[in-house]
Amino acid sequence: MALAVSSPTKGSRAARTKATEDRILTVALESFGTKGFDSVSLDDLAADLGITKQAILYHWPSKLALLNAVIDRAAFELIIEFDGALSEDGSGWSRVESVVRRIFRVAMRRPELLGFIREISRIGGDASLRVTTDLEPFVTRATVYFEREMDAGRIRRCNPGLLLVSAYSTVLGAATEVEVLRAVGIEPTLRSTVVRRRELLSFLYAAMAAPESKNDQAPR
Amino acid sequence: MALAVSSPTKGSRAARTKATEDRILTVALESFGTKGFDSVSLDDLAADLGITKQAILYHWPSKLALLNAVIDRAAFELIIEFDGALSEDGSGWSRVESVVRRIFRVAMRRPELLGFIREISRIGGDASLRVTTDLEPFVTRATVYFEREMDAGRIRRCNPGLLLVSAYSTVLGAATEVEVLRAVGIEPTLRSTVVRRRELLSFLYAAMAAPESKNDQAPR
DNA sequence: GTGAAAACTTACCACTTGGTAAGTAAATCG
DNA sequence: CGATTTACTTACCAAGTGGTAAGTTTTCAC
Repeated sequence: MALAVSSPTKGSRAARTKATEDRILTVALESFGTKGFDSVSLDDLAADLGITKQAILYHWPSKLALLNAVIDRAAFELIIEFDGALSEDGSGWSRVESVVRRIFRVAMRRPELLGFIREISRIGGDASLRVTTDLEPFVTRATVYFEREMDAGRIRRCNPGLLLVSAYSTVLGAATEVEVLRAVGIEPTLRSTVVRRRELLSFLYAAMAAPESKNDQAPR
Repeated sequence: MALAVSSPTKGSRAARTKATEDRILTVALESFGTKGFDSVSLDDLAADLGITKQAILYHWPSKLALLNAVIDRAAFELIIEFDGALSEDGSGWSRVESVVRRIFRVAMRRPELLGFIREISRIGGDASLRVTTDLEPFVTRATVYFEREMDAGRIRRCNPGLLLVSAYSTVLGAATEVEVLRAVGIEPTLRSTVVRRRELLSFLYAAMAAPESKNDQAPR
């Protein structure tokens, strides 16, 4: 665990502080996202980090305060990952495709990030309110994009919010629902992932593209 | 909490035992499904039930043994709920539609059931192996059904397992991902649920139905 | 009816939990 | 340099955790 996080042995004090908080947030995000918030104690976190629990409580006054910080971090990273795809070149389907590819990449390389969002949704209350607020600008951008594509006749006309949720949970499910995949006889190997992504893209294309499509190209 | 579970004041001893275990499983399923396994202590459960923690440990030797029992119960109830839909009358799309409607109904009326399956998937290990095993017969039936529909040209040809996962996570997402829905401006009221289900059905129809469809009727 | 098994409860325990208080070595500032 | 702030650690605690041991009452077999 806790690899690729620089050791706190150089730089100014302020820089070192920031580096420590960064390490804690990174490890906390990974643990909360994979094991769940309640399943990870501050002692567990501290042990992973090679520090004491009280060091964590020095930077944040309580475990809940830490959770909020992790939420902000997760939302920030999610936006970084996905928002770029919305600004990329290409129109209509090819842009959607690039978003899906990106989600897949994130789901493969950093499953804890998407797992964490789901975990937060389940916790509910202040936590999910916070993640909602954090992600609001991105959601707005995506919705506006969808509406424009619908106006242009490249995406089937429908409720853009629901389309977003459908696409989101479809991709998230296919990317992260490892146990379910296993249940239907799909081993989550790297090779099968490529196949899965292609199949999913054509699933989404069929669902989203406008009937008499003006898209540049259908997926193969 | 814990409503509609009969009080243990009559019947034979064996019947009373079974009734008690039933009550415990019901409350445990609800709590584990909504709050998560680790977030619910045996004391919490016992308090909800109006018994002592040791009464639970009398029926199952440990919390993990209880979890396994809850898994079996959840899988059983899921199969009861969904398997019937696969046997219903109607062919092609109308059958898929009835399954989706049923999932929606379950997601609305018993969110803890689907939440629990998701929770188990996250726990991983023996637990998810068990749920996989429990659900295997149903998955097989669904897969066989999909394949037959593809052969008949009523459903777009693709990997049936992945189609199942895609449909599963799409429906599950739209039905349970309340916070995400809220994030995109969809309040989960009862009225909006009807709209959401209709939109989702047309999303799925577009994704699943064969291009030149031989289906009895397209969804409205 | 009587002995035994079943279905509990009360009492208890070692361990973990989030969190506080007090101390300490190092960096920063005057 | 000396005082103070920063970034921690060691020591500790009350509450809660899953689980054991030993009763106690009710039901059942005979």
